[in-house]
Amino acid sequence: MSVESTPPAAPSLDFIREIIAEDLASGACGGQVVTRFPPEPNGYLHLGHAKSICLNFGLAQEHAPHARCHLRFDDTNPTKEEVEYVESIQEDVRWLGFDWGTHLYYASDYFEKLYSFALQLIDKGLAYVDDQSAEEIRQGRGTLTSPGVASPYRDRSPSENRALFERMRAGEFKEGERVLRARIDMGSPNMNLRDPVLYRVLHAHHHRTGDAWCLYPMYDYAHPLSDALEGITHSLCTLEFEHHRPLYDWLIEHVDGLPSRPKQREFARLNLTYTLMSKRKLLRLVREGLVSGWNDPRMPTLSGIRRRGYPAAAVRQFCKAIGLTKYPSLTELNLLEHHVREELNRISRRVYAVLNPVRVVLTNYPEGQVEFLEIPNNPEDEGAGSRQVPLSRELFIEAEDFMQHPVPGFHRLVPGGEVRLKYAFCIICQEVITDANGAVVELRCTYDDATRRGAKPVGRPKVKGTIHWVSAAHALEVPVRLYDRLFTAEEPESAGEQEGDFTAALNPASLLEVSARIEPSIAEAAPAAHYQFERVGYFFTDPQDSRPGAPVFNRTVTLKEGFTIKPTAA
RNA sequence: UACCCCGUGGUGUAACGGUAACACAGGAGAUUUUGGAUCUCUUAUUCAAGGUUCGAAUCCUUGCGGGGUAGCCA
Repeated sequence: MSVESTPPAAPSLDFIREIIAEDLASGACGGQVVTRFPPEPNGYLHLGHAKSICLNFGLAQEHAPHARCHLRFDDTNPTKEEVEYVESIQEDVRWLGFDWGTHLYYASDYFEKLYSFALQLIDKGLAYVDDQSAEEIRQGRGTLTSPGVASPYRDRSPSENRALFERMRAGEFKEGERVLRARIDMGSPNMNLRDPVLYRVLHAHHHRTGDAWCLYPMYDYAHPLSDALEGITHSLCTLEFEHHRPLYDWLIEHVDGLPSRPKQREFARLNLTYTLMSKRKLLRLVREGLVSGWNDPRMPTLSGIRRRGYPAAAVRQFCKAIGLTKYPSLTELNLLEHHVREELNRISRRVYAVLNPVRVVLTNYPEGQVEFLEIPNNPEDEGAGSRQVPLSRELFIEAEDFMQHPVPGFHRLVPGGEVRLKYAFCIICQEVITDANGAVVELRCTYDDATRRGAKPVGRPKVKGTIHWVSAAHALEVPVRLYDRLFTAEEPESAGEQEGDFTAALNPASLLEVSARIEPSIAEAAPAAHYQFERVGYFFTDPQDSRPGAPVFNRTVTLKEGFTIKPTAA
């Protein structure tokens, strides 16, 4: 017996998912959801692509088993594309956690079909070969406020066009001598409809088709037809293609014999504060050596953030959190960092590392004695187990954990004051030794055996601070790279407005290399492992530069900071 | 200044003609062997003006603001 129950609160759908739900309900897409992620292999994928990947592959997962997502390389411009990029793109999509199964395609696979479709348009009088130069075509196109004028070649006969187009394919023309144009409307307020170029001659070697072609289709022509050939139901792209949609539809409408009629929809691209999301500009950072490469941990590329230690799950969560709209938003970096910390807090082993050491001598601790303390690996995760950490008479603590002249609110070590060494005992600073310049070089302290194991003897003032430490004799020295945001400006693209150069906003302190004193258990660290340096931040063993027994650490993100010493205003 | 798209707390989103809510960020407190985490509480929102309606963030008009578009790039 079925009982009428209150309908479960429908999860709110974004506008794309709403459209898909409607299409599914009306049967407009044949009960299937087929999407595609169509990068051009001309660079590395970045966080903006992650948004698109999560959308397209996510949709396929949500509608399984009546759905799939294709990975298609939009390789119609051989002058910019390389196999290096097609390989990195596949690696990045997989890393993000998605799988295209057998559905790997290349627009270049369709060159022959696309060519025959062009012949068809020519025969219908819907396309013509234009002999004008690029400059003449540009002039003829008109401007945003004035209509274009027809090319003198616009009314060539289909047979003449066909013969010319065949000769273009045969290699009889130099680059720029002839193009194929759609015959639409030179007076259209939409520039894309003013007889857009469909094919151009390019005597270039293609990374897949080699020298088989010297005639290459334009994106606007190849994309809708490739979508149709693959049976894509929903072709999702970013807002700047909005004005291309009428052309997309025009081609689907006028080419006969297409197996499906895909629909293009547009959403806003991702913008993030303190970074760039333009392949062209990222390429410039790489080319000019402003970063170490596409996978520099400061880069917003997927290979960069992966090397920095951002977990794929955090990126997926972030993509879910930012939503999907047509509003050209600017998302705060700290939302991404929030998801990174949330994930890392769950999975990271804790470890003690001192980045900026000050020597502490425990004057009442027996010389030569070493003890091992059992310390949990992750208090958030019982199953993570524990480790033995050596403790001895001489230690290092963080220089920032001691203040000779403390400011109000400082809870850590001060002259004559007491602080807890985490998982060890409390110490009192008895003497401060400084060098000739007054810099603190050593703290002579006494420890209190009654405060072991977190004990708080009654009747004593409360110890507010707990700090991390390492045994001086046992600590390892490891290279640590402290990464910070690449740019100092929220919107680096508009920051260098005067000079018109985003490099003006580069953060000079985006990378600081230091040598850290770290507990010896770290010698076993695997490459590509996440750690939390307690009270400092999350760190990742660099997959490229770490060696067995000799890890190199990248700071993924700092811990959220509570107390900060405010610079005292004069 | 032609056409298209978009305007909801500081930021990003939800509310689909019927009580403006969630997350991040900010603030306060509790708790804590990480000034982390966790848990409470809290500050703050419909671009503007008209109109339709019993009722408008939602529909209409105008204005204002933001974004996009004039590659033989994608």
